[in-house]
Amino acid sequence: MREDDSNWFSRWEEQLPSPEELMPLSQTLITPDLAIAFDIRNNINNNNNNPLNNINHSNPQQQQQHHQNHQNQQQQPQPSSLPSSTDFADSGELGSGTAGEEPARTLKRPRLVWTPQLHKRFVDAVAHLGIKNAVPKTIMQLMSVDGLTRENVASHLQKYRLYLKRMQGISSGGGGGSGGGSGGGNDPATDHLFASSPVPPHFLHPVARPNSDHFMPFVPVPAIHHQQQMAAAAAAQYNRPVGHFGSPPNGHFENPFLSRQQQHQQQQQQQQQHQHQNQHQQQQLHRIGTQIHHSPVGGYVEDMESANASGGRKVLTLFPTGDD
DNA sequence: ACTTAAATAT
DNA sequence: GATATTTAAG
Repeated sequence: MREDDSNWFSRWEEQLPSPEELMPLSQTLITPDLAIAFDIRNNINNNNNNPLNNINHSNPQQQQQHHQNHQNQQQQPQPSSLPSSTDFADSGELGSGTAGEEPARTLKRPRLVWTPQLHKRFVDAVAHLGIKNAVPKTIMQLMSVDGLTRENVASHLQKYRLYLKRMQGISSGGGGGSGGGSGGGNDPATDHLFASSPVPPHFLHPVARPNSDHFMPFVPVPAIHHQQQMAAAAAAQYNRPVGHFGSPPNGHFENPFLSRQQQHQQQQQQQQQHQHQNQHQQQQLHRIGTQIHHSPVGGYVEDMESANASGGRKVLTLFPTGDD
């Protein structure tokens, strides 16, 4: 026994497989399917299919495209060219994935881009809820934007609070103190998005009266009934990225972001109890504008697409999954 | 489930 | 390099 031990110990190396026999490190030990199923990605930033709703993918089609030139309509508004609704037509493969792989079951959703419209809705939601109740979950629900997650909202809320804080500081000025701040003045430069929609007054100064501030024009957008068309269309193909941002800080764009339409009204909402001021609710779909930002230059475009089709994980538009 | 902080992508 | 968004941690 002892002999053996010393022997194998001295020769242990001989039994090792040769480098050629080893599986390359670069090769994944996980099959693509598994990877997909478990949401494992080799590269965190590429390959995102557009599984869900309306979010864009950053660079889904080809990794080689380092310079993603906007193929079809870019930021340049071309009235005569294409209506925003018909644009998703020519791109060959839709977001089904990288090179036609498995359906996106559980994929990481593409980065959400907060467009002015989206932010607007966000602000409205917060305004209606009141800062007190304005927590990610409720905000998200109120926004009713398909594809929007709680974390998306939470994250944005965080930033927004910071923004408000800064605003307060400079606006009020007095007080106390903390002067610090980066430079006086609210240079929208850093707050492009936030500047795009007016900050409700009561945001800055806490109102003494708790619930009398919810009288703003918020349109819940109950829903539409004909989104089947769009869903189908989207299902067929969706992908229109891009845009840029540097647009006028004050300019309000009317953009389509999709708000989720619940056909069966709200069954889970609890905060909408007092929301009886529905004016004329237009039956228009709002789509979340999500685009990828590649181009450093300004200009932004929003695209519309929906993805509650196959592969999408959440389809609330047509088929209430009951999760919300 | 909310907030805050760090990581990462753009 | 800075910023926007995501991911992790308290």
